[in-house]
This record gives sequence, structure tokens and C-alpha cells, in this order.
Amino acid sequence: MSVTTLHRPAHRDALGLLESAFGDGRMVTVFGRCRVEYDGRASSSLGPGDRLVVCKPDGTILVHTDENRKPVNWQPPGCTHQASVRDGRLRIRSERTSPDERLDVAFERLEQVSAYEVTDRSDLTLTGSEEDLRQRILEDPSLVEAGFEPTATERETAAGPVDLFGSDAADRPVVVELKRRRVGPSAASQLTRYVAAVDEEFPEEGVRGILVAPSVTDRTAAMLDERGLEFVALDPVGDGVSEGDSDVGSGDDAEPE
Amino acid sequence: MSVTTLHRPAHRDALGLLESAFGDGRMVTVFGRCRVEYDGRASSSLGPGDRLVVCKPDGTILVHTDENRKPVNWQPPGCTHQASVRDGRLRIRSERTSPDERLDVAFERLEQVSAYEVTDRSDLTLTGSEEDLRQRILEDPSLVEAGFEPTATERETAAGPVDLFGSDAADRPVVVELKRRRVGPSAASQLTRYVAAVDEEFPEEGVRGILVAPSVTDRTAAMLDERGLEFVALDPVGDGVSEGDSDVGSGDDAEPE
DNA sequence: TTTTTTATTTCGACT
DNA sequence: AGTCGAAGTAAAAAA
Repeated sequence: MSVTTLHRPAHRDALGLLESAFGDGRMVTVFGRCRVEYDGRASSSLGPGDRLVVCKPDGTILVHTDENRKPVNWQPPGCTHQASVRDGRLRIRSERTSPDERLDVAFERLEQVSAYEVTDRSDLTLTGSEEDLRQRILEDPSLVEAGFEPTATERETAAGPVDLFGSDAADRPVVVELKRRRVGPSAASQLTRYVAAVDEEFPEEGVRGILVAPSVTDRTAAMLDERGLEFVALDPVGDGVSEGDSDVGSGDDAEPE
Repeated sequence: MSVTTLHRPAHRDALGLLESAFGDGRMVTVFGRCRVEYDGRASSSLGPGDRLVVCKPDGTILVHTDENRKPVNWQPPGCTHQASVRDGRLRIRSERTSPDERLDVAFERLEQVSAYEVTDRSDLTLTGSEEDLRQRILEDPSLVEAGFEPTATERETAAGPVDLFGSDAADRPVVVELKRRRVGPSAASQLTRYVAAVDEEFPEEGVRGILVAPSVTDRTAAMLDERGLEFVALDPVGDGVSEGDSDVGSGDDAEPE
């Protein structure tokens, strides 16, 4: 059976399901009125209220209220879950070491306890990241500039690794800094440091610095200009349709951008 | 009724519950085999698999697999949920504008659909942060030292902003560095820099530097001593029980705001 | 509204 | 196990 659910169970019955689910790697949700205590890197205390608690077989625990994307309390993967009944309450405890952290959820009222078997899996493919931007340029370096030839990614310099390194049509060294979205002054500073560092290595070759991002703020554009650096506007994804589609192509909605 | 649950429902029945729950502000969980498509700031595609989907009345949607703390896909608060049946699949769509983002979850198999009424609430009070420590001192500066008077927080200096700035009973300038837990040498170095910077501003006034934290390492204590700096032991929270209350004001700790 | 800063950030890659 | 940097960071505070 893929899902087991108890509706308003006695604590004792809930305990049985939790222990069984924790034991055989099922995912669990508990909804009810509870208090939460956390102590570890910080400390917190949450008074009684209705919350949804999710326990994953990898040791993750999440306590969600009816608001916000972030759990109001949580514990990261790698923790050990333990259920017990104490003082007439169902308690779920999640602990880990290094750092020492402990989360206690004490239910005084249980509305629902469910355990789910997760068997089918499939991985996520995300596009539009800085890595995508890099890939896009490596596939077609002319997007940066005609004649640009990348020679290395993450090339080490005295100022740290640069995103992309290569040479232009005139064989001058080119340092490229990639950002997946609109950039502020910090990116210009970073590129400045990289160019200075590479300039030390190739003193007579006129090292160029190019910032590649969808756009820049005005102040940053001025800063780049002052420092003799360049900017190329480029999105991580092509403006046309370059998506990772997947399933049946039922003629779904056209997408006027 | 606080919880409504459908076990392996027909899409049509699930749709009814979802629309009703979205309408009257209930929280929803759906477990089953689904695909997920996201398009917005980035794009992603998630093939078929078993996932737990949580829809909150504030517009949040979370898609969780059985691993990791982070949802594999999500939508932040403020989005609008919509359920429909298309191509024999139950689809939940969540959209928002600025930025334009859309998340589609298409279930081909539904194991469980539940709707929860969240009535009782209680706010979290995270204690033990540096901000708590600052508040605690601002409320009672004598915790640092009798006669200490804070005049500014985050006061700018040549070495950066100091946590707390003020004067002692003898009117000497005092720089206070706050740490919410046991500190190592870096905190002493930081305080040293601040004191040096402020000393430039008040050359003849004998600027004092005080590190406030629960405790220090031995080496750090020695370092402070060498440099003529001081240490005050203080926790971000009072030593007694310091609960985050919110609703019923059972007579616990007095919290003079 | 947009920008800046913080976080029990999370997460992955690398040492 | 610690360190560093990116993230569809999220969320709060400030501008």
C-alpha cells in the first residue's frame, strides 16, 4: 500500500505508524496542534498552534504553518528522527551532531498522520543558471565577441578563479566574468581584481576584461567605463525557444513574451 | 471538520476538494505521481515521480521529493493557485507577475488529497540571535557595565560599523562587539580594528573595547588581555526559561519591550 | 516599488 | 570534515 493514513488517531496508534514509517524509509506528514522547540546554532520556541510536519527518510524534518515558503522550523538531511509519547503528547524529536542540534515537536492534538511510499523518481533539469550561460558561450564564443576563443574555465589567478579565460582576435588575453542576472558594482570590482591579477602575468599584452550579464546598473556601467572594462549583454538562455521540454506536445499555449 | 482527506480519488473528486480548499483558505497536500514544469526566473522540467505537494492559502506552493530540505520546485507567497483537469490529469497551476512565473504540476496518479483548516496560530520567537543580544543590552545597558550608555548601533568607523557604541561612567568612548555564542580569535581581531579606528577619532579619550558574548576561548581571552580589551559574559537570552509566547499570556517571563 | 543585508541560509564542489 | 561560492536563494529592512 502506497499511503497509510490515520484520522485523529490516539497517540499510541500514531506512534506505531511513525516508528514503522521511520523504520522502512517512508515519508511522513503529521497535522495537528503542537509546540516546537529548537536548540542548536540558534534557539527558538514556538507556542501551540496548527502545523503540518513533514519527515523525510533522509533525515529532513520540516514544520510548516499556513504561511511562507520557509518552514517555521526544520532540521536538515542527515538527522535521526525519533517518535515517543511523553506527558500525554506525541513527540517527534530530530537530532544531529556537528553541529549539535535538536528539534522537538510535541503534539497535543493529532488531526492526521500519513506515511507515503516514494518509489518513482526522476531528476530535475534546470536551465537559466550561470552554468547555462557558460555553456552557451562555450558553444558559441562569438556571442561575447567575434574572434573570441575561450581557453579555460575557472582559471586560477592571484585574485581567485575567473569564470572564463581566453583570447580575442588580436590574441590579447581576455578575462570574462559571468553573471546570470543584472549586476551591481560588486561584479565590476571583482572583474577589476581579476584583470589586475592577469595583467601581472601578461604585463605587455593589454589584458581585456569583459563582464557578461543580462544587464548592468547605471553606476556599474560608468564604473566599468572608467576602468577600461567592457560589458556584453547576454542572457543565460537564448531569447528564442530553447527549453528543455519533455512530455507530449499537445499544442499548448503560445507564449507571447 | 478540520481535515478532509480523499484516498486515491478520481481526478474529478480531487478537483472539487482543491477548488473548495483554495476558495476558503485551507492548506492542501497532494501526494501522487506527477510531472512538474516551471518557467520564470529560470526554467525547469521534472519528469514523472512520486511527490508531496503542499499548497498554502497565502499562495505558496511546495513540491517535495523524499530528499532534501529544499523543495524540488516551488512558488513563493502571493501566487494564485488554480486546479483543473486536462488530458486526463489533475493539474495544479500557480502563477504570479513581477516577475512572471508559472509552475505546473500534473498528476497522472493521485494517492491522497487532504485539506486542513489552520485556525490556531502562534508566532515563532527565535531567540539567541545577535539582534536579541543587542536588544537585551539596549533594554538594560548595565548588563555590560554599570554606567554604560549606548548612543548608537551599527555606528560607522573607518574599520566598518561597530555593533554598539556608547560611553562609560567616566565618559570614555566604548566600542562593543556582540557575538551570540562562544567566540574565537577572529572576534578579538575585529574588536581590535574597531578600537584602533575609533581611537583615531578620539585620540586623547582612551577608547575602550568590550567583547560581549556567552564565553570566549582561552587563547582569545589571552589575546584580549594583551591588547587591553575587555570581555563581558552575556547570553543572548536570559539564563532562565525564555519562551517565545504569543497567544495566551500565561504568566511567564516578563518581556519589557 | 526596488535595493540591500541577513540567514539555524541550503547546496554543491573541492581540499 | 571544513571552506568557498552560487542560488529560481527567501525574507526583512531600508531607500
